[in-house]
Amino acid sequence: MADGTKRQRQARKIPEATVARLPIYLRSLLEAAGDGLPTISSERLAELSGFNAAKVRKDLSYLGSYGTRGVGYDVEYLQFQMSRELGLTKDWHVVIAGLGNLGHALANYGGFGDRGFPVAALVDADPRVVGTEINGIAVRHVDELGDIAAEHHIAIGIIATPASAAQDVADRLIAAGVSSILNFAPTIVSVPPEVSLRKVDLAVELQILSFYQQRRGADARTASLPPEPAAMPPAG
Amino acid sequence: MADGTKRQRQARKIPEATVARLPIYLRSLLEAAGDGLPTISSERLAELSGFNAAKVRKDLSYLGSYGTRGVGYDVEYLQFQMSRELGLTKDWHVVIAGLGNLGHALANYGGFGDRGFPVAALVDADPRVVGTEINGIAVRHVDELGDIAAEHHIAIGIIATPASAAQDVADRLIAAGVSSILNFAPTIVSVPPEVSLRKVDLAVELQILSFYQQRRGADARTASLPPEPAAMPPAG
DNA sequence: CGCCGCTTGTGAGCACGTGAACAAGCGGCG
DNA sequence: CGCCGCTTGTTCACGTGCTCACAAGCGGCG
Repeated sequence: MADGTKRQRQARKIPEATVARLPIYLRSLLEAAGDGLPTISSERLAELSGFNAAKVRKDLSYLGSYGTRGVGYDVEYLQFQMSRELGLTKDWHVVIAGLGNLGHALANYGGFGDRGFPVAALVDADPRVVGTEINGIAVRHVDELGDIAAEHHIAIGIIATPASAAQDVADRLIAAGVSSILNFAPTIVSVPPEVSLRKVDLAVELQILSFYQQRRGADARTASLPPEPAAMPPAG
Repeated sequence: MADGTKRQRQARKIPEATVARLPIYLRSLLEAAGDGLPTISSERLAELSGFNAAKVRKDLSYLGSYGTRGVGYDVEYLQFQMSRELGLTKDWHVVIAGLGNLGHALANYGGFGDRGFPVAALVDADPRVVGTEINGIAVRHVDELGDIAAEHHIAIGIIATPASAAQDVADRLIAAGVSSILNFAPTIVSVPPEVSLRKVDLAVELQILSFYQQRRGADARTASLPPEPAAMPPAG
């Protein structure tokens, strides 16, 4: 690269599809580091992460030229650069809203804190849940979200409420200054463009699997009853 | 309209991106049906599902010409056709492998059975967990997977084990005849091409959010005040 | 019975993501 | 000190997915 001043610039635009793969690469690098490897080739990294080598190289090139031709990528250094790019050099405090089955499990799940996303607060609207303690954290009322966000520098909100409450909770989170939301509720949540929103719907995942299973010719052994594919005219 | 060989629904190849949206449309249709609407336009359906009208129309066109110009789509009929295409006219029995925090929550989560995916069996490798009962279902040992799958016509396996056990469990599931797998373990799982695999990694989702939060100019020393809206986040 | 407004279904153009192929460049070896 | 094997970074071609725009077609109305 001839222009030297561009190095510090974060102006590179990284494609969304690549961003979604970076955490996988990072996880694979951790694995490689655990095995004590000093460097790793794109091909090996592709194996570990489940993609192909060309894609790996192209993705990594968006971060910068951190590899050495003929050798590979320095595991520790690439790990550091990728963590920095992903914003993982600091902890992001998380609030979980809604403590039904799923929210409860998420609150108990240690995997978040381990990976740099400590659960700093829990909120719910149900007075029977407010005041209880989960994994050492007291559940507070959702009305206190503003105070809670200020106290704990909350960056990310996780919505694990029923669908009917999701939009309201999202609005409250945003009002409290939260600008990244992970939505587990099975409903559409609208947010202003400056807020990042990702959604995870477990039932949707199963339905997608169901589609492909259906297509695989699942009429082999009729488990319960043979589905008659009726062909009616629309709105007869 | 000269119909000819129009009944060839299996021959249509539906793009993967469209398949991933079908469950969302279906959910939106349920909502519309709940409101008592007899028909729905692509524009209204787009609002409910969070996409745009053109995409909705093109997606629905892959299922067939089920709309009426000048009127819209018959809600009930489209709902039926879409359910059939997604294979939701029958129940798909699910086994959950691994009953730590997440698996436990999934087993207690009623949302699966409600949407046509009853949890038929639970397995774990830990002898302290085997024999306990969750939500009325006894936990059996993972070694019994073959018998269990035969007994219950298991179609879908959910992996909620630690990462280290995921591949082994996947292999056992496949050996038992399961051909659709939903993997929650934070690791790569390899499956033969005739098996469908989808993965959900909660920490990865948070890391993706972290990336965009980082990019938004997160010199978050001034966290009490709302941050300046910088452009370029992905919403949706 | 013909016209008109409304909505679908689809074809074309465009943006994005993917995969293959290859020149550039680094380290090691004789 | 020059050659050679190895791996990156990049370029190019392709396929997929998305958006736009509009003709086709349906129902209602005068």
